[in-house]
Amino acid sequence: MSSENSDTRTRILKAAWELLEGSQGAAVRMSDIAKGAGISRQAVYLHFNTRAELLIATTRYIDERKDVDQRRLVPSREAQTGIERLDAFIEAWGNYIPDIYGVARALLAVKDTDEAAAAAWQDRMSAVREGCESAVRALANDGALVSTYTIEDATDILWTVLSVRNWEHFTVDCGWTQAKYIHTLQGLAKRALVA
Amino acid sequence: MSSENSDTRTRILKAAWELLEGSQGAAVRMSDIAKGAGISRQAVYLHFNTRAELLIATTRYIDERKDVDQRRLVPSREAQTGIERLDAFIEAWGNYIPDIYGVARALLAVKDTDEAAAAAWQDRMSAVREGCESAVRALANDGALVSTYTIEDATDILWTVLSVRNWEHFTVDCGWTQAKYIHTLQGLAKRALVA
DNA sequence: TTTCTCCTTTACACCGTGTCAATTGACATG
DNA sequence: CATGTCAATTGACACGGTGTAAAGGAGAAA
Repeated sequence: MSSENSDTRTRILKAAWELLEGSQGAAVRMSDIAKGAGISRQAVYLHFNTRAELLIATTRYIDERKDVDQRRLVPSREAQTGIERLDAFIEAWGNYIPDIYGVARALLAVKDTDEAAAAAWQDRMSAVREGCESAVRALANDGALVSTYTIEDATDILWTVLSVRNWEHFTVDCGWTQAKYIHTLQGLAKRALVA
Repeated sequence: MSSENSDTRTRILKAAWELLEGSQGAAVRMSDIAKGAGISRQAVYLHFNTRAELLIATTRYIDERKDVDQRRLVPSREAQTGIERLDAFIEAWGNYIPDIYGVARALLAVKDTDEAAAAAWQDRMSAVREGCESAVRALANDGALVSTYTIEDATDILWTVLSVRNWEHFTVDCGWTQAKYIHTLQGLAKRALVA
């Protein structure tokens, strides 16, 4: 409520984003964010009631800044075939993950204890699932979807394979570059889903 | 060191296991475990210096109880072909995940803040990776490994696809049964890796 | 000047982890 | 029997991080 667009509010969001982006593994506290925004810790609570709320707002802020909704998750208009749509979707979503990874990490960490955070994450991920589903449907319409799976199951598989945690696993635990991630996952998805 | 096999110690481990198994999402505190073991919270610290240490010991306890090392991760002797080994490995590891999931969840949660927990998890997961690698090598020896990937990359893919987080995603977020998980992942792995 | 808004400072409650000290009860051994 | 040891108990407390509460300051706008 109240002034949704105060300058300070934006500075807090920006600070949160930067800190979450930059802190490799280290926990980012409310006091860190306050310091980053150049205000007192308590002032942060004037704008966000809880840490989870701030994290959620930060994801929205990043989305706005990157205008994800139109450009990223909806398969590109130019894609003619289902396979092209699949490739385009993986590239778009896969290249968005690094942008949100810092916040996503923090959100995933509080998800277990915070109801609102869990809901927010679920909401965003179901948007991704819809992107997966439309890619799968495009394959099916081309008759290119492997007969092994229902549309549901194929969507679940694609959704899981493209999860943030898998991106983390490939890039952190396996040491893959972003380019390798994109290119390999495009190949993997095709092997898995295309007849 | 000292008395590794005190009765109380075992009761603590058992309580921890049960609570972590049973608590759906809810955090399990030291006091909960103490209560479960029928002793005071402080007494737990007589056996385990930190919560992370207790969690790590709990995974070892489960392993002993299920004797994982020989039976589970090493591909079964009966498997003749690489594909049989792959199927056997996925079935063995995949069916072990539910047993360790409770503890794994807790361990993954503290991994970010606790050095020792991170190391312990890494250690266990690299054992899984070795299982993946030997399955991949068995495929390669049969000439059944798809030519797209190096052994390294194929191993990384299998390792990631079979991660605990993916099991969680399939069973919790997608609502798959354990049987469906095993069967579908065997199929998926073959589509991904077999020529 | 008065008032409103935003922020500051200071202080504190709560929770979970981990530490510490004094004490008790059981049991073994001289 | 006296002694020592070991495991556990009770009670208290420090610490770190989140969130709440109250009182006051500084600037803009009426």
